[in-house]
Amino acid sequence: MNHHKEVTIYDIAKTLNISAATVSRGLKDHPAISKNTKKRIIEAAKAMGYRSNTFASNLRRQRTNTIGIIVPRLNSTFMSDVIAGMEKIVNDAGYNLIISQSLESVEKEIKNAATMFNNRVDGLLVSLAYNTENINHFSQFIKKGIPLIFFDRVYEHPACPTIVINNYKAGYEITSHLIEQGCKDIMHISGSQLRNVYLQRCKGYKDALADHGIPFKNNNLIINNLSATEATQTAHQILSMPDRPDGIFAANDTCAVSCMIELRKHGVRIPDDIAFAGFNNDPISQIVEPNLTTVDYKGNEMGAVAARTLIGHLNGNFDFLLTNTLMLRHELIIRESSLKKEMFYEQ
Amino acid sequence: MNHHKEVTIYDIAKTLNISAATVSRGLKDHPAISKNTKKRIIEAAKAMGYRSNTFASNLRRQRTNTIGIIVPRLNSTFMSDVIAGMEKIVNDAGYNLIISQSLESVEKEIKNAATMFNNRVDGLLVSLAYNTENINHFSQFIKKGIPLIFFDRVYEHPACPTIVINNYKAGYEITSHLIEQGCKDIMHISGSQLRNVYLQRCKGYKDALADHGIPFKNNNLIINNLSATEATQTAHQILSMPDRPDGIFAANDTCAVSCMIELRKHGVRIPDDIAFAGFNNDPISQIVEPNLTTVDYKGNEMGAVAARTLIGHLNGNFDFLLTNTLMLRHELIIRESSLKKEMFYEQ
DNA sequence: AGTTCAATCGCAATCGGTTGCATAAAGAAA
DNA sequence: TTTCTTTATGCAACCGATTGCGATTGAACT
Repeated sequence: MNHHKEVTIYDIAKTLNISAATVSRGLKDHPAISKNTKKRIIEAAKAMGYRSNTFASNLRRQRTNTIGIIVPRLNSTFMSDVIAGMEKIVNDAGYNLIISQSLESVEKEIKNAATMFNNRVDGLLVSLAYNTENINHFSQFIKKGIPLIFFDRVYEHPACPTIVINNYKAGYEITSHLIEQGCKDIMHISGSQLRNVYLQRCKGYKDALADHGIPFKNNNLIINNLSATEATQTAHQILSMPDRPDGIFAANDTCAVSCMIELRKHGVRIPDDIAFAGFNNDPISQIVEPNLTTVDYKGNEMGAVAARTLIGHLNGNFDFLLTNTLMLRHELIIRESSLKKEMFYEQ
Repeated sequence: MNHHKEVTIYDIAKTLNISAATVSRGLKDHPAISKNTKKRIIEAAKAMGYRSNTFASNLRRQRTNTIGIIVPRLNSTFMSDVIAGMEKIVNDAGYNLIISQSLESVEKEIKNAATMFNNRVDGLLVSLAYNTENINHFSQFIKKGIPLIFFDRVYEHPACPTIVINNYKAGYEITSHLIEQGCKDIMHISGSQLRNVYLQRCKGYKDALADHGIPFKNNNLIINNLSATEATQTAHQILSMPDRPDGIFAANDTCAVSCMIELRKHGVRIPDDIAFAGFNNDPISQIVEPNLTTVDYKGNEMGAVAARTLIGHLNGNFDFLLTNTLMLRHELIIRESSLKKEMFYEQ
């Protein structure tokens, strides 16, 4: 029952008594085909229920019209937005999308890259897994001249444009905010320093301390995987500290929230004893009590920009090589978890 | 720089002085090729950096080896798990995946379906958008005999297997639980009754009431889109009711949480004044205070089962036609938001 | 009438695997 | 040695769209 035969350009050609070449050109709006013939072709195609065979076309043109995406996870509002943003641009440009998640593991990332390569994607958009140390698994793309663009969790490589926010500045701002609120002993919970996002936020944190004359203490920098589980462990670590910090800046909201909740369970008052700040503006940041101060940035935009850059390249627009890094804006969102001073009220 | 020419089976054939047909068969582990020749072919292929051209293969075999997925959104732990589950099965079976989100809109769902159709997916896995009323946009697949499987948010059609949980039973159980906790006036917040998941949970709710001798009140059934925004509005609606309910069962956690938070802001005590229950076991259900009673079910499993069913069909295994509906297990997770009785303590 | 030129359109090769059928080689049975 | 099977491999025709190049046609121009 599966084999209703598809109509091809040859069928259309036969019906109209013209050649398949003309049909092909007509369908593609080729200038050498007369207005009238084009109309007849298009009408016949519709009437006969023709649909182009992508594979024949791809085979002949040596292009797949497909773009690959590899992300750590799909289950965040942020990533979902990123992908929605990419989808729109990419579809409008007539490309298709293959999406896969590395689930934060290099091994899976390598497999995914191989799959993408074998599927001959025309270009690749990547946000790196937690523990990826090098991009050897992507070198096959670079060697073949297949455009590779990193976003958010990027890797600096002369051949690869990157789309990011100013993580350094955001880290600096949020730390400065905590200092302004009166914190003098601020802890930072960060993730793998292999990832630019965490490394830069951490640098911003350190520089903000320095610029405000606060010495950096090694004990105040904790690196974990930023999961809820490890955040809870970190909370216990903090509880057992002789002098607890009076402010905590966690590199993502999941970590901030779980840590904060655990501390509260053990009698720590937020923000009075410890002020809190996270990163990402996840929905949970507005649900947890007290609401979490955080940094917001637009996934939709980042996805759209990344996709546009890639498609620009595929169309032979090499401008972006000059601007190797595209930096998008972010916004500090101040909520109760960090408001120690009574003077700040919103009506 | 893009045009390092690819090595083909013809290149391998020439190198080994055999025919391309033999190379093709050797690579596919065809039984008619001798052990020795196979080894030589595989080694040569690796040495020469050969990669199969999917398009040539697809064109000839009239199959794409691609499976399409259409979901409402990607940004939930549940959907992310579902897709991870599908990915594993599907990759292991040698298929590729095209994923797209309808963003809860029929229009986008229709577009996505068209894209999938034009890409000639071998099969399709679908969870319907919020307001989809019919599946005309999928009839093209059914007509062509392309297997179509619905999961979670399904549509009953003789040609389409469905993968679900027992939403009716879950709704019944959670309502019964609220009743056992002493609730006598239970409200249910549900979503579009076009979607089985909400309709069935609602039926379970009604039947549980009836079986416990509690009359159903029309005012106690509220239908909204289950978003945070509308949940907050619903909260205000509840605040203005002359007799407020003493228990609320919301059809998802997002709605339950937002509604609960808004009520608390206005002095409603949870669970004492109003007991709360949600659905899905989202991460927020463990973050909100008090922790939310909810229903858990495994996305990974659902994804894997759906994918396995589809691939079974593609391989000509028609068994599943007998079992048109596959029902997976779920679990009631009781937390503080619904524990009115003091007798329940966990150490 | 003879030429020129632009507008249209067709021929046929090509992209790289796949597969039914024929063939060849090697071993088994007679 | 002859004949019948197996076992391995090659031939060549696909799959359907694309495109360089050449052919045709009719109109415009000398």
